[in-house]
Amino acid sequence: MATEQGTADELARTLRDAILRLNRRVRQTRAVGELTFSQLSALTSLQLAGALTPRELADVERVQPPTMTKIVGKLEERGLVVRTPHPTDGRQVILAPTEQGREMYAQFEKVRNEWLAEQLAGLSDSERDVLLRAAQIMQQVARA
Amino acid sequence: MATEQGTADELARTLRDAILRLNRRVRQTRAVGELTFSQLSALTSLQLAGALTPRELADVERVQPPTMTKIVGKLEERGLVVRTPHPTDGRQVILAPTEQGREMYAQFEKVRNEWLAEQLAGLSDSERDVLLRAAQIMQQVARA
DNA sequence: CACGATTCTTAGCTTAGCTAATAAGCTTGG
DNA sequence: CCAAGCTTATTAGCTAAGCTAAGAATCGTG
Repeated sequence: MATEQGTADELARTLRDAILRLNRRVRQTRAVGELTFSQLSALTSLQLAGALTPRELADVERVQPPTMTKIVGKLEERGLVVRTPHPTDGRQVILAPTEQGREMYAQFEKVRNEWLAEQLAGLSDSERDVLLRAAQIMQQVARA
Repeated sequence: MATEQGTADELARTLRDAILRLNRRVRQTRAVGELTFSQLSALTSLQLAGALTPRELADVERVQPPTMTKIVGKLEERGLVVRTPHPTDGRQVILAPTEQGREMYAQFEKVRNEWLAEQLAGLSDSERDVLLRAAQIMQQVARA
């Protein structure tokens, strides 16, 4: 429909701009030594799932397998994740957070969240509600 | 307030996740030869403003000056932007889109928008409304 | 059991972003 | 009026994120 398409076009522009800028802004809040955005996201997914293969994790994170190899490599270097052989399938590998990974996760995640949470705390209830609903819609769109 | 802080924390997590994934997803829609996300955004800002110095453009884009030097370099290579000396201040440079830049902008922008616009067109009016309002709030937060 | 498919990794590339350092030009205080 | 200090832009050099192509190992199946 012409109207809906027009609105959708406009909205797409605005939304792209908004997520580009907010992404940049949030990334800037990372202190040296902290986990990056992508590393933290991968670790989060592993925490939630308990354990995943690289392929599964790549799918969840919407990234190609070689990209995930790199990200997991960084996490492994820091002792936050372990690779163990798959019990029956020799090709596969099981990725799981270590005890240290679980511990560090909580604190890193908190620090990483701080700046944005502060900004959001300064908004009104209804603004936060809009953001929450929008976030859910965006996650759903990203899955498509 | 405890409640607001709690909600803000939760929301911050969800929102970070949503923009990370949507950003990745949208970036994936780029065909080879097209302008990147960042290049397109810089070109857009130049179009809107007419002309800007690198410093001004970097500020608008929320990026450090050397980063902008690179992005503008790519645009200049492709003949989409010109650098001209500042009339009175010898240190500064004026960046402006070329005629070709203005022409290509429209078409690239359209293509780049397509995938997301399609997804958004499939949503309901009220969902689009939520996203629009959220985008405005996010832009405002990103400015902080 | 050989061949095709799957899984993971390696290699090699581009882009995005940063800080530190440089070069040039501007501005101002003595 | 000029030296000292600020501002602007760029360069150099780094890390990280992402991709594709290609490899090695393993699995499953005809």
